[in-house]
Amino acid sequence: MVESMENLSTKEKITRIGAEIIVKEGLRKFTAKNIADKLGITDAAIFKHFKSMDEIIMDIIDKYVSRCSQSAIEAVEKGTTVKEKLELLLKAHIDVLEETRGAVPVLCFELSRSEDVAFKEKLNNFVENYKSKISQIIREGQAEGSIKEDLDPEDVAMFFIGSIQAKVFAYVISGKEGRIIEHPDQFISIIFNGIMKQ
Amino acid sequence: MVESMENLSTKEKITRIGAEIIVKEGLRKFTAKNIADKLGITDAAIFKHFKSMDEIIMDIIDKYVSRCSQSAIEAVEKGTTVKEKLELLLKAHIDVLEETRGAVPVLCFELSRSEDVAFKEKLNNFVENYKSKISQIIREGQAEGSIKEDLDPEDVAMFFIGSIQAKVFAYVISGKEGRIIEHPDQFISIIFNGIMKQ
DNA sequence: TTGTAAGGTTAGGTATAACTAACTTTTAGG
DNA sequence: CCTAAAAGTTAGTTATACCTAACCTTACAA
Repeated sequence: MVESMENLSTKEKITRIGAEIIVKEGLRKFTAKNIADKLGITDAAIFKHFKSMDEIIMDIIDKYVSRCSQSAIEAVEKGTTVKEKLELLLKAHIDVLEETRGAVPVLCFELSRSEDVAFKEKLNNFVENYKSKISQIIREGQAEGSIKEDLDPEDVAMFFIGSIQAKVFAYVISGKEGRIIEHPDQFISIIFNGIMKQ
Repeated sequence: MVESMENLSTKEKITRIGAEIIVKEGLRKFTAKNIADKLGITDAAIFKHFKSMDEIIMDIIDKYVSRCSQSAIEAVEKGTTVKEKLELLLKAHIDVLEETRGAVPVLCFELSRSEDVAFKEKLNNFVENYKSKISQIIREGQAEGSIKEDLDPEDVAMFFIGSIQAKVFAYVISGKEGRIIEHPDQFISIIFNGIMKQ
């Protein structure tokens, strides 16, 4: 199911197979038995590694969020122009997205309406934090005149996040293997053309 | 929960409340008991109107798909320029989207990986059909020189669908009430700027 | 060698969802 | 007003998910 997993701990295998299931089969198939079957153990053994199924999901999200936030900080530091900052940020995000097989955007969508406060808070914090980082760069771009002034920075930020979400959606429904965003440069270019001046 | 439902049949109420639950609470809360509770009846009564829970979902999808496809045909007939055709098509899609509270894009996402062949087929047919309609207009635009030639029409079509998906995503995670796409004209304009020449 | 901890196992408890059967109530048409 | 169908009820059955308890097995450190 997931390539080169032999040398991983069972705990790590559980999170990876779990993420793969969420993307390929949906949350409703994210069950202890399904994971256990793919691992060749019993469902009860899962609970030797995690207290609950929710803890597995938390683990998957935490890894993504921390890596994504870290890359965003680095992009803002390294980029010299507004365009470059946004490019670096998007590219880093795409890298993390590919590595985690798109599991977190799927979870974002499917768990955002969960009554579970812990999930909601974690995901909302991530989206808000990420949104504020992007809209700050957008405002900078509007001040220097490279980005259209009539656009609402928050809307543009959501357009960025939404566009990545849309790519994951397209990937998920295509059922294809391989990369989620096949042509990152073309993707970034379409997004930019929508918001940059002339 | 849903405004002005008093004069509707129980069957219609079930599909409307069902759609509302899918969007606001997620598929995992789409249960006979949840719907029944909100309607003030028992779960067993649901099965007087529908053979199964899946049949309710089918009903929701069917209505959306047929109305969306119909509007697409009308948009192509009525629009004189390529830009106008795309505008009419998007506006009609947005109208249907608002009326159905965004349930179908959510279902598209959550059911696309279902092992259920009937769902998969219905949703894939819709996406493929819609995609081919849009990419045909895009090709027309590229021929007349109004749309960038270097863009792949199918990619652009998926960008359209994905952007609507993204708006539903933003709506869903915001937890807000009201319209899914608050500024349709600004939304359509961002999309167009990304693909039109200069 | 022996005891302990990690990581398995089987069996089962509890909750909940889908759906059904048998019954009652409501409603609308003749 | 009567009756039959529609639409509700209660009280299940069945299946499945999460999780626990009690029990094995093996590795390895004292």
